Amino acid sequence: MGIHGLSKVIADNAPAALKEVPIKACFGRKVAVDASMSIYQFLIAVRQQDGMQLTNEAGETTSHLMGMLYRTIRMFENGIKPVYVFDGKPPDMKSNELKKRGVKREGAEKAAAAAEETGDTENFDKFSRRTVKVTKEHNDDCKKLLKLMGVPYIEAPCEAEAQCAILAKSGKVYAAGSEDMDTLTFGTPVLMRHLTFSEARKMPVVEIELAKVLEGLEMTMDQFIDMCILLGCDYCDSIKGIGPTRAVSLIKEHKNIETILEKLDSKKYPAPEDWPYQAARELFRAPNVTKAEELDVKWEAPDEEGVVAYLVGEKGFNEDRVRSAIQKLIKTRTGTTQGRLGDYFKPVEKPAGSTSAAKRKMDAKAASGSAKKKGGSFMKKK
DNA sequence: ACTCTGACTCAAGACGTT
DNA sequence: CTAATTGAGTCAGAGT
DNA sequence: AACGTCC
Repeated sequence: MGIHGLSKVIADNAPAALKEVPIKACFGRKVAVDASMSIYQFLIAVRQQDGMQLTNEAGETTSHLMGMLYRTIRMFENGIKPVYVFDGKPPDMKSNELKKRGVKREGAEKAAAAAEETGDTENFDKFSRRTVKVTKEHNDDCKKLLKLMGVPYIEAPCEAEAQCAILAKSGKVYAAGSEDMDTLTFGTPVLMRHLTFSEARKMPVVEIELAKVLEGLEMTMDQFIDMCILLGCDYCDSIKGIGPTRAVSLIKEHKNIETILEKLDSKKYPAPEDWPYQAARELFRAPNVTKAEELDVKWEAPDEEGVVAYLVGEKGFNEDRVRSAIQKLIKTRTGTTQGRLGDYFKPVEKPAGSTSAAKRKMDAKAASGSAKKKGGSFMKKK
């Protein structure tokens, strides 16, 4: 669920933090993208008339490869260099939430099966989209494709959004490219929204700058995190009767959840029983991520024959289409060699209070010269 | 009058040709 | 048994 | 821009 209503809170209280950016101005940007989320969207959206996903002759789904291939190339054509971040194990705190979602999906699965039986394509289409899950195979397919395309990816130990935030914080990338607002709660200095369908549709890219969010809300990062917990996050319940308006004013007045619990009338607004807000807070402050210094993020030359062998040979793609797509990739790649605009970006000033990782900050500049680090390729780490 | 809940809805990609 | 979106929007109804 | 198609 991300953070419930956070985008509206920001729009209302810190409008200066939102900036519409023409896609052209994004040229040269490196961006961290949540791969599992992208795959999920492709599996839902890339379908044919009857509501079935695209498949090869063996019946293996190809919708996600389709989407990943063309979207990635489109980004490159705009000078945007993505690094994909794959989810690891969800934190234990999320299991309650996930269980609830599982129950919902069972209902949708039954409904989809029933609709398929009776040939009700309309309802089959509707319900089958709610039964989509991203499997290990989907993830592995995409990793294989990305590797062949020369596009880096990272396997996060836990939440991809948290890993994206760390990459942006460290300066390895300019921003996290996501629709998920809790990337901000994880501390990304810049969040780029509507990045994916900005060119295809007429929607502009929207950049959200964390420092300006805090400025507009008049909060420290720690206060912001507590506010996000009050708004409602994936890790624990929130206090009934406290919505966006009261959450903002309570944090402004009392500064943290402990004080709010002291001062708040617990008859009117009882806190959830055994409320693990402190553990949730800790997940946001110090999420389980791989340190940016340990990650080598490099864009390499695509292996055209490898991509053709995989997509055409194994997955039944049209060879002409694939080759011309790869040609686009090669062309834009040689054109942009070292993205320029991104290098002028200065990391946003670090908000007060955060516990870990205070030292790096200057490595955005420092990293440009040196490129050694561990093992040859970009993946690794788990 | 304002605020919040909860139940509900919807939409979700990209290419190439026309 | 290896998967568990999300955001945005509307509405009525109730609590403050 | 709309549309059929991609696999």
